[in-house]
Amino acid sequence: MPGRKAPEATRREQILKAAYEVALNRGIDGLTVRAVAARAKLSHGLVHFHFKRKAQLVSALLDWVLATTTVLHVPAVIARIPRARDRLRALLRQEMDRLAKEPRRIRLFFEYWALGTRHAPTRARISAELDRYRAAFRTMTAEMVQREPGEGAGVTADGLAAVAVSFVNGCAVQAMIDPTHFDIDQYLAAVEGIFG
Amino acid sequence: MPGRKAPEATRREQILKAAYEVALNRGIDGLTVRAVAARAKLSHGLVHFHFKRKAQLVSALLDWVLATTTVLHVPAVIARIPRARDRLRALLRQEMDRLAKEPRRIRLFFEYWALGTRHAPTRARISAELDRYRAAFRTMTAEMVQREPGEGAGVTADGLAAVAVSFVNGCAVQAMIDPTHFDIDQYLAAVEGIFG
DNA sequence: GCGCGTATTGACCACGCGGTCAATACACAG
DNA sequence: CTGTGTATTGACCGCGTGGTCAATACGCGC
Repeated sequence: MPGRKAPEATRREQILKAAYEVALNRGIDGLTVRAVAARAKLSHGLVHFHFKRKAQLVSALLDWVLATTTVLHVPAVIARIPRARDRLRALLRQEMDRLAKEPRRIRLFFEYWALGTRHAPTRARISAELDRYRAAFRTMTAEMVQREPGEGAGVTADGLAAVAVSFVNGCAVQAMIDPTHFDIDQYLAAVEGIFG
Repeated sequence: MPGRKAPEATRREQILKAAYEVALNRGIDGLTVRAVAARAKLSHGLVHFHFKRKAQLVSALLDWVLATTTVLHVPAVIARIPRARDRLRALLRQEMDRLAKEPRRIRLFFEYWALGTRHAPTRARISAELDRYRAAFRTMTAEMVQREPGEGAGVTADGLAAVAVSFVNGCAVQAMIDPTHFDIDQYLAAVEGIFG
């Protein structure tokens, strides 16, 4: 029954939500226009009406995934911690907790990542997003290097920030691979055991 | 021109090699029977002759990827290091080096991983392979826990081994994402800066 | 009540895919 | 030289895909 109106924004959101669900269940390859339409209980023609090309749909979904995954929020409780190093550790812990709770979205994020390897625009957007994420850590690591010099030779603020991001990534991957056997406390204790 | 004979094993290897190259360039989704045949300069019918189903081809490629990626080799130089912790560190460094040099194969490995999320048999095989990889670390971490007790509360040999694998994974991902900006020395120094 | 524009549908198209199969070229035993 | 079995080809089928488009139902200003 054509003609049933719905505000443009609403329909787009509805379709995007359906696309997200399909991508979670079937992966990016399984993200077909028809599957999304079926999930949203719409005709595939309508999906093409709101997103002229499939690429636009995939791109819009990437926007959403990035906006909800790689945004670093520093709560006041952490910001108040005096020592930079402790603050960084607390922040890492927060991010581990946050990402470990959403292994499915993380998996989707990595699928986009793999896709980016063969698709320059996607790669550029993910890369830019990770740069911002790293920059958010950098202010903290800069303070660390400044206040605690001589700790390690050749350790720069950039290097520390890169490691922080990489560390979070590693944990996210681990949580994605084996969500049940991932214990954050064990993990942190073991890291200090090896490198402390 | 039909009839040109080649030993069964040779043809299979030739096709698998072509499949690997296609998978590296186009990803697992892009791994089509026809693309593999074209790469190997054969007809697609022949590919179906040697691998009855596409799934068999994909599975055989996974075998090859696992056999060349998640096998831990401990060289004599490292085995001779007296302190378990130093030995573990050296081993981690070796694995970081090794995996950082092959970001493309790592990417393929992760693609299989993502695929395993939706395909139980694949998941089981990857999981079993990682268990073996972790077990190889475990003998070392067990010694560590035994000889250096009281270092950290609640740190078990299993926990340490899991972290070792996760650590290597994190580095592999980092090297895959940004091969040019990944500096192992910086990385290790930064880890000690944060957790030391 | 009447148009007008927008949202919506489903039929339709071309394409590439995985898979099947009869025909055929070759190696080799006799 | 001939027969037999295996390796190889290319035509073919059915399917699901992304995408287009005419037809149409609806909301709304007049």
